[in-house]
Amino acid sequence: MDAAQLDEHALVATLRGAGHRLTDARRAVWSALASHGGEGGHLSVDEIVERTRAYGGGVDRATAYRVLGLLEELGLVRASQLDTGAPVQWERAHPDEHFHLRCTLCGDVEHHVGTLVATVREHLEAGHGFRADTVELTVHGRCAACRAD
Amino acid sequence: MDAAQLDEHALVATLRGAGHRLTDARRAVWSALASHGGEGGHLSVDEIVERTRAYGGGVDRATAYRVLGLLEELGLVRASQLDTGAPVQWERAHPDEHFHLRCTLCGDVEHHVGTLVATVREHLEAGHGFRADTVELTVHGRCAACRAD
DNA sequence: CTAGTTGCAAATGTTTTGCAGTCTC
DNA sequence: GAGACTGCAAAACATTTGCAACTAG
Repeated sequence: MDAAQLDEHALVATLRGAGHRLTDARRAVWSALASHGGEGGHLSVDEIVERTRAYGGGVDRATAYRVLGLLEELGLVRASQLDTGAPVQWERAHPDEHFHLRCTLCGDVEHHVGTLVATVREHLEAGHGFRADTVELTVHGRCAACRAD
Repeated sequence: MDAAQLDEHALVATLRGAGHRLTDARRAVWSALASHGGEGGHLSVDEIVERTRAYGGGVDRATAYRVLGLLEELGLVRASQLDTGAPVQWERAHPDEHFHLRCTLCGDVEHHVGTLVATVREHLEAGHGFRADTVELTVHGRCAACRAD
């Protein structure tokens, strides 16, 4: 079983488990979001539609929105507003909590995996009575490469 | 000198310092964002326009966008996308770093002032070579009041 | 077969832009 | 008075929705 099949297995299992169907459009959107073979795993809806065309029969933009909404509900993908005003960016959900480092010069978005998000969550739970569901943390600044300039 | 005058002084000084003019529209937008006398200091552009009407000659929506863009550049105000898809919310810039706790049930947005944001900044600077300019942290969850239900 | 899905097109809502008139400095 | 600003109207975008045709189970 290769990576593509493993990928699809997660998709099928989750969809079926929630009583949804497996369709070409859903497969295509899910493939488009594969991190390997791509630039970085952060794609706008338009970029996702673009990629589905490469895989044969492309997916309509409206459908892409609907599919992404569903996959988000199922916890398979995650949306981030990396920049105010810019279209939302999508990525596959990741079991490791992470946040985004966005370089304002080169535009590169890096994933930073660490305990910080968990720390925030615990801090709020313990000291503030706030039950954190999702933690959205984006840091805008200059990456190591761009600082050198 | 009362609070309103102090408010306006900061506006005038910053505008002039950067070679910009003081106009009714800018004064009106700035007043609308005053935290005292308001619900919480998070206003959408439409709410800001709404408030300027109360102060006499209202400001046009397009102008409000332009003014807010300028004041953001000057560091006087700050934009937050509290909810994906919802209009951007504006508030006066705050010298104390803080982040937002948004309750998904009652919609309330709380400001949380603390050292967490500074911690993130230092962590990245020291260990990662990333120079953090702005840290955007929004936590979605349930506030203490709504948890009780 | 039947209900869940899709594509297309049109609607919605936010933010931006062009331009002529206005007002600050 | 000159150029920065504003209001108005129209444009540009992202996202959502209505509906008839399609298809997975």
